[in-house]
Amino acid sequence: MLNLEELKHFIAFAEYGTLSKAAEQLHISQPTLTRSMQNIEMAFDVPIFERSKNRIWLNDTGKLALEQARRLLDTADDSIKIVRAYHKSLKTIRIESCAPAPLWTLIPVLSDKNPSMSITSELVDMEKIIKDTICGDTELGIITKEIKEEGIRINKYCEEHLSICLPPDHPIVQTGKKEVTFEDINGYNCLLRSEIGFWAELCYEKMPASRFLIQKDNFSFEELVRSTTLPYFTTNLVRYAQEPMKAAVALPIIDTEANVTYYLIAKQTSHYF
Amino acid sequence: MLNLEELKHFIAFAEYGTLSKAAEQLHISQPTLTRSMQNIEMAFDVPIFERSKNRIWLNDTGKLALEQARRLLDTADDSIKIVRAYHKSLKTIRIESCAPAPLWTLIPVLSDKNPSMSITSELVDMEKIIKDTICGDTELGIITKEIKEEGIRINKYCEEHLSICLPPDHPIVQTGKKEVTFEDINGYNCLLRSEIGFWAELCYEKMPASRFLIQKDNFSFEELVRSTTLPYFTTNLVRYAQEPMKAAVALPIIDTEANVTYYLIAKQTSHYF
DNA sequence: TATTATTACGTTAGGCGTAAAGATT
DNA sequence: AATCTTTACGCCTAACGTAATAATA
Repeated sequence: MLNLEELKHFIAFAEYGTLSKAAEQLHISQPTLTRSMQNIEMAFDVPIFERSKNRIWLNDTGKLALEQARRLLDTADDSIKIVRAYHKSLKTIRIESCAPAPLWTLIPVLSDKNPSMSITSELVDMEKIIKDTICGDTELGIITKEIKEEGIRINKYCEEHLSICLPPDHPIVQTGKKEVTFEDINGYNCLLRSEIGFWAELCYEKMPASRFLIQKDNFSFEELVRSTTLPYFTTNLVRYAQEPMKAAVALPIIDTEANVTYYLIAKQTSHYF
Repeated sequence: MLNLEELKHFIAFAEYGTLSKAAEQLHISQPTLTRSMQNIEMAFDVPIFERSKNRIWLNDTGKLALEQARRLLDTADDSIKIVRAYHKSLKTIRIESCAPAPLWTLIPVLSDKNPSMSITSELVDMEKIIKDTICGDTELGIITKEIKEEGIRINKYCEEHLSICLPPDHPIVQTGKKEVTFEDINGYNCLLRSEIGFWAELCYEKMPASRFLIQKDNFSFEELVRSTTLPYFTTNLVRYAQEPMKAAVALPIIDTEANVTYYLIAKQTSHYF
């Protein structure tokens, strides 16, 4: 019967050309390799080596055996990887959300309740979230509308309300308004964080006359927020690492699209909520 | 590192449900199986079993591991079969002939000259023989025409001359003819051996008015030859196990198609002739 | 002479089976 | 009580490394 360890020796021999070099590389003795080669030849039960008194090399059959050895070790590696990946997937709670804010509270709660599980999250559009939740490609979904679907449970999770932050001397603030619409602020260029899910699409759609300065990392964003007078967005769920420009005035945006309710969805059989 | 022997144990356990039963089937002790399962679990490095104090069973990951174990053992088996088959093919002289007679002398000579080789032969139509010889699917070919082909050597091997055997009181014999044409004998039903290569096609073509009583095995054929008065064919190369009906008269068939020369063909690099 | 494969040989680690323990049905 | 898994333990095989051998380039 073939032995995977010996097959590794076999491959090493084929790579390094002599038993001596292979033995050195494998940190084992030469006689051990001699025996491995003999055992492999016995397992295949056909001659795979040519030998002279102090030289050994592969014959044509041996070259084929080498291919097979490589294939076999590869599939062995694959097998282990597949099993480990599956195990990991069983130990992972996947979350797909249409916006980041709900994750800020959800992930800590989940990891607290399920200390043995690891958690992965991804920002995804709502159609895909629903589809993936139904087909089991994600354990949890977070969306902004109520749905009714066979085998899917749904729960209200939280609300998020968008505001725009403006410097005190901004024309809109000067008017004394306490709340605004997208229409009011359309045309003003704004700072915008990336990785904000559906909010980005919404801004593009509702403020076609504005340009947005996208900041990829949080740090740059917060730095800019403190050092410029550009408008930027915040919500009731946002907590900044450091307080933003104190003087800024946050005006709620009253469009319905700027005030969303998040819903958790999962398979009926799920026990994560 | 996975061990194929232990994977067999693993599969046996999965098949028989308990370590005890598997141990019994494998003719090893139960503790050995316990250890095998532990080693496999260590090799995969993820939990694949559920255990109670006196019960052990596969979890979901284990079921996947089982699939992988089966796959791995299958490919190991395959590998060995592939290597052995290749070795065997290196030790085999393949012959494709358009007729059986040349093989009767060729095979003994070849196996005498190449005692370590085994020989396989097959009756095949000439087009395929030529094609297979060129592409290396056969080591030797036997055909009835001279060909010129790059990289192919060709040698005259022997001749075969067809005769028809008739009972003494047969009308054709009564005419005193010493030789015949296919036309002369067309219409008479004849005994015909199967496995005679191109001869069969020739008979059908040249004697469309005759019907042929095909005999699959040699013994039946020779029995019939001795006990009936039906015409049958013979050639200069045919040697019957027992003498046929003594009184039968063999009349040579003079058509050119009934008198063939066999040629051996092989790759130029071949050393079999 | 240096390199290399193989054989010989002594030691040791590890694998197997028996026996025992612990637990379940 | 019977069945089953796991642990403990002792034996013994077999695998490994060292050293020696033999041959080649």
